[in-house]
Order: sequence, then structure tokens, then C-alpha cells
Amino acid sequence: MSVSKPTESELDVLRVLWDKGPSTVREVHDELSKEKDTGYTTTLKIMQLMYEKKYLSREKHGKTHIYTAEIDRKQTSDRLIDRLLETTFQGSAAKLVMHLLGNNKTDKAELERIKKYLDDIEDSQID
Amino acid sequence: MSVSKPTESELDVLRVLWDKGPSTVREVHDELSKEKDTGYTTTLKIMQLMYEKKYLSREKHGKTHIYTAEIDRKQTSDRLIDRLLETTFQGSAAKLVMHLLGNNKTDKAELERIKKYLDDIEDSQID
DNA sequence: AGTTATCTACGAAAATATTCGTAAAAAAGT
DNA sequence: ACTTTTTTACGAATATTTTCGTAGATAACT
Repeated sequence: MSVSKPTESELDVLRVLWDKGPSTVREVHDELSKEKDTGYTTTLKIMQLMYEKKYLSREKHGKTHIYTAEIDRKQTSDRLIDRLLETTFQGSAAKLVMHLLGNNKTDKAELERIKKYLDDIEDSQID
Repeated sequence: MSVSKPTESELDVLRVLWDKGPSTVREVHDELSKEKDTGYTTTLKIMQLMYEKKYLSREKHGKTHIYTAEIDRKQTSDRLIDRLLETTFQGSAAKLVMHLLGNNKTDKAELERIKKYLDDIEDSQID
């Protein structure tokens, strides 16, 4: 199975579906309209193409379709992260993390969660 | 100043320039050839376009140009990371970090570096 | 039932990105 | 000096992505 590589617009659609769960074109479009300004049929077309590419599945309810994301967040983010790591952090996860926490408004709770996670990893890594 | 948004191919070029520093088209092309299979003039053209967009600067040495990246790694990665955070991690840095360390072959040295960094942050955050 | 609104499918235009052929100039090699 | 190689600039072809208009079908409204 060739690796899926959603375009910019396709990612916009996916983000909505990932957030809100299965939705109609109308719902996705209304959501996207908050950010960018394109016609309804544009969103429709993109979702139809995504359906053909198997990025989405759909189910007919009356005359409308309800679309569901068929490529998952994790897989997609893996790709994006790999790319990011290579492109801008020379493959070093540490650099990415530092960058991430460096400028960001990452709050204390988040930091704690990360630390805890790191400890867990180390514990399970007595090799 | 509008935010720069390099395309896929442009990022390929940037990666090389970021890694190797100022380089000729030939050098960039040879580097890219290891991965993908395009003609020399294709790389040339892309770099020329990037020059017009001000993504690169160049300096003439004899008949060849030496190109330098004019948009920096940090700025570019900030954009990519923000996008990634929003799109696939609901804005949670912790989630991204966990994801990053979860599947990855991050070695012990890297983990140590990260932990140390976290400690430093916490120390400087007694507010 | 007739009108209006909403949705889909289709096709094609417009915008962007990528590719490469060709020609001319500069440099290097013989 | 002549040939070969390397480089640039230009222009155009191709591919990909995004956009939307139009027509027909289905549902909702009055």
C-alpha cells in the first residue's frame, strides 16, 4: 500500500474530521469557512476526490453523505514528523523537543506530563 | 512581510543548503540526486525561482553562482510545528513529544539530553 | 402540487508546481 | 585555437492542486 500524502487542502478537511468525527460536506465547509474563504462546491470536490483516493469513506443518509476519515492521525503525523526531523532538526528528537518547549507557552502541567513519560521510558529501558 | 511557504521541492533545496551551507546548483543537485531522480536543469530552475522569491541569495564566482538560504531553519520549522501541533496533536506539546519518543528509535543519550533540558526549564520557572 | 433550498456529480478553468529541452556564454581541457 | 564540459537563462510542456459554474436529483417548505 503506497503511503498516503494528503495535500494542504486535504489536510484541512482531515483536521476537521479528526476533530469533529464523521461529518457532512456542509459541516466541514462551515468549519473551514471560519479560516479560509472558498466556495461550497470546492470543499465538496476535494472531499469527493479524497473519497476516490480512499482517504475518506462515506455513507448515504437521505440525499447527503456523511464522510469519515480513513487515514489516521497517527500515520499522517508520523510522516510529517519524520519530515520535520530530517528537514530542520537533523534527525534529532532532542532538538525538536527543545525547540518545541523553548519558545512555546507550554504550561507546567504539560511539562510534568512529559517528565513523567520520560521516566517511564527509562524504566522500561534497562537493556 | 508575508510569511514564506516553501514548496516540497523548495524544502529539499533548503535542507541541503541548511546542512552544507552556501552551495552551487551542482552541489545541491548531486545531493538531491541521491534521493530523487530529476534533471540538473530542474534543480537549477527551482533554485532560480527561489532566488526570485528571495528565499535564496546568490553570489557570482566565475561563471557559477553560489546560493545561500535566506529563510532560516527556525522560522520555517516553527511554521511546520505549529501546523503539526494543531493538525494532529490538538495543540498539546506533550502529545507530540510522547508520540515522538513513543515509536522512535530515540537513543539513551537523546533522552538524557531532553530530561536535562526539562529540569533546566523547571528550575527557571519558579513563578 | 408547486416552489425553494440543498446536495451531488461532472467537467472544465485557473492557479501552482515540477519538469526538461535548447541555446548561448564561460571555463576547462587538449 | 579548437573541442568538450559546465553553467546559466529562457521558455514551454506536463503534472498537480484548487477553484467554481452548471445541471439534475432529492428533500423541505408553504
